[in-house]
Amino acid sequence: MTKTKSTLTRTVACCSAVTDTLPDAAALDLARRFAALADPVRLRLFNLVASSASGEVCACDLAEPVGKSQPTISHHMKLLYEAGLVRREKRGTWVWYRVDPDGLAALRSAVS
Amino acid sequence: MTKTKSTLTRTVACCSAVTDTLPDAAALDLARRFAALADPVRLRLFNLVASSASGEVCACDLAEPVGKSQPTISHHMKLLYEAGLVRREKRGTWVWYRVDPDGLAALRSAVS
DNA sequence: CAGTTACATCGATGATTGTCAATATTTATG
DNA sequence: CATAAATATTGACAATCATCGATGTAACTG
Repeated sequence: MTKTKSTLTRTVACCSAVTDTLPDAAALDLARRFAALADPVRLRLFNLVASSASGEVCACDLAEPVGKSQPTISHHMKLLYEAGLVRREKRGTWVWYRVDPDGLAALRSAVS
Repeated sequence: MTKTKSTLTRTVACCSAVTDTLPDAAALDLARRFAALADPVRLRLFNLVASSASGEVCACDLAEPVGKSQPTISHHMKLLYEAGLVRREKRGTWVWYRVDPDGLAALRSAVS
């Protein structure tokens, strides 16, 4: 669409047709998932969960490797959880995290 | 690692071993790539470029579909470019964008 | 019940970000 | 060189975010 040159010396449009897939709501939803991994601390936290041999990690083991305070870790894990990237399970006083395969799949399909 | 219960009634550690791959520098780098897609407007812009039939899109065609001002588009495209997700080529007065396959591959491998 | 431990929430603060109007820069055209 | 068009940069502002100390809450222990 858009600007064809007004003179006849240039009939070429500057642009090919622009198809707009990705409705606004979908963009917002996807953006929130990407935003969950758009912070180095959260990326490392997610990596800790994802690369755990047992498939799960206790929240009590997350603060030390990333060097942040407990409230900060709690905040970041909440974002990862709300983005659908991790699942949480409370066992006694502890909270265990594991990767949410559906959330990861959503990201994977977005970059394919 | 970490807190075994001090009494002997509970010898179970709260946590399995936590392996910390993903060095800080790599986390920062990857986070910047994710951040590039962590905004709904940029996500739609990238989608416009990625789903173009000809493989490239003129900057002049980006403002209208996403409904933002020209400086805003320019700013977002710069971020996508600096994140290594799109390539740019200036032809005359126009700037053409196409997907940078390497940047996309980096993201793809991060979620696999 | 009193004490302790793990995690969540609150409130505050400094930093980053998305946005646009105004202006500068680059390129082409007479 | 003067003008016009496309894009980039600047400056400002409101909004969001990452962080932490302090405090709240839930679950276990004796």
